[in-house]
Amino acid sequence: MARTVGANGAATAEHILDVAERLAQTRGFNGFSYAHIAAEIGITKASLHYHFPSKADLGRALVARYAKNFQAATAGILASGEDALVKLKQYVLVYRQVLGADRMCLCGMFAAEYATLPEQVQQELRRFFDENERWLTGVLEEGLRQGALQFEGHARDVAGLLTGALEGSMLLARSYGDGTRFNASVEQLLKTLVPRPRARA
Amino acid sequence: MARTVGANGAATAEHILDVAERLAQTRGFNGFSYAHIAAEIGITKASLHYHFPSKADLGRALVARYAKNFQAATAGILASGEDALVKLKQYVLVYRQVLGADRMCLCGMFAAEYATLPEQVQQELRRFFDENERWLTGVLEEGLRQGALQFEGHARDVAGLLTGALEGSMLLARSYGDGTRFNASVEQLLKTLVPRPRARA
DNA sequence: GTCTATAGGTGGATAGAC
DNA sequence: GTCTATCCACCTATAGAC
Repeated sequence: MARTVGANGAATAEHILDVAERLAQTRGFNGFSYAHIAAEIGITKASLHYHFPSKADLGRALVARYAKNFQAATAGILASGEDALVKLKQYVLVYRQVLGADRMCLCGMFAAEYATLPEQVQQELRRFFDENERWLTGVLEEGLRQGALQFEGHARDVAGLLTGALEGSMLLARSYGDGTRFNASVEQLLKTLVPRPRARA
Repeated sequence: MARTVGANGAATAEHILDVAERLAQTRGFNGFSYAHIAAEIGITKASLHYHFPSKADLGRALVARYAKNFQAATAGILASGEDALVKLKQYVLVYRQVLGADRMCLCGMFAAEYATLPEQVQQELRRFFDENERWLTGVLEEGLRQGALQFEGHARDVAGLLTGALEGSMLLARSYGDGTRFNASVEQLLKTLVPRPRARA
């Protein structure tokens, strides 16, 4: 609002975020610069500073937009009305698509660099994970009630495990350039949530 | 060998690695510099370059030493003769101690920055994860044979899930400055590997 | 909104004296 | 092995013209 001036005032800012997002997801917050973005867009560094005065501003905007889009996706899944296991698989698919573009989850990436991030970015980051685990906890509890899922212990702890496992599996799969690693880990994890007696192999 | 000259020739190099390791584990490869290390040790940047000519050399040495120490730990666990579940818990404890020092696993950290790493460091990194999953796979297969563990599917896939989940859980726990998050996720995961019928909650 | 120009700092790295 | 001195590339950020 404050800065959206002309007809396409926001368009450039979005373009900047698009490029910066990809760089951040592949190289990390400390692995890209205004110069990288400028070169790719065909604009000067000074112009970037007009849209995002400091890199902290840019980082905060990146996480905020990423979280907003993620939340839109999870809201859509919730509205699908499918059973909890299907919802979970759709949720995993969101991560899988990010990995398919040879990117790491923006927030998992930033979590690694957490200690070096501007405070505003750190706060925005935690909001993302809080929101995700809140959503997952809801789906897990629903699944338990419905009988669509099975697990011991608190739904919140399972949600934490899911988040950690998804982020970690992405991290490793990307290092190996092998998305099937991610698939295998996720399938292994989802097996444990499927409601049937599994005393033996 | 090549560079160990005087009586304490290797001592300084080790000291450098100690400081660099901590910086790398908390700030990432792109989050620390020769200047940081120099200031902390009380030596000049130029002297650091004597021991590690390029940052790529330093990075490779960091991962190599970290992997060596990790392997010594896993070898010790293997030699303990405990059953597979206990071995697994001891393995988790190695990660937990790293987190307890407010550090991320060096290799998980570098995995995030993978795309920006010198090639030699990338190679060394994959060797670490390969070795870890090889070890885990062995313990998992042993546990299945002994009846000390239970899981469906291939041991290698479970090993991949464990590695990913451990790294990811560390990543998130450190962002929250809350080691109990890690504990909760790991306990939740280990539950699924304990050999008793778990059809219901 | 975008540009040129530049400031002020830090990055990794080298030469050469001691 | 460690130092001083220095190089040059790159970083984030700002001033001011258009």
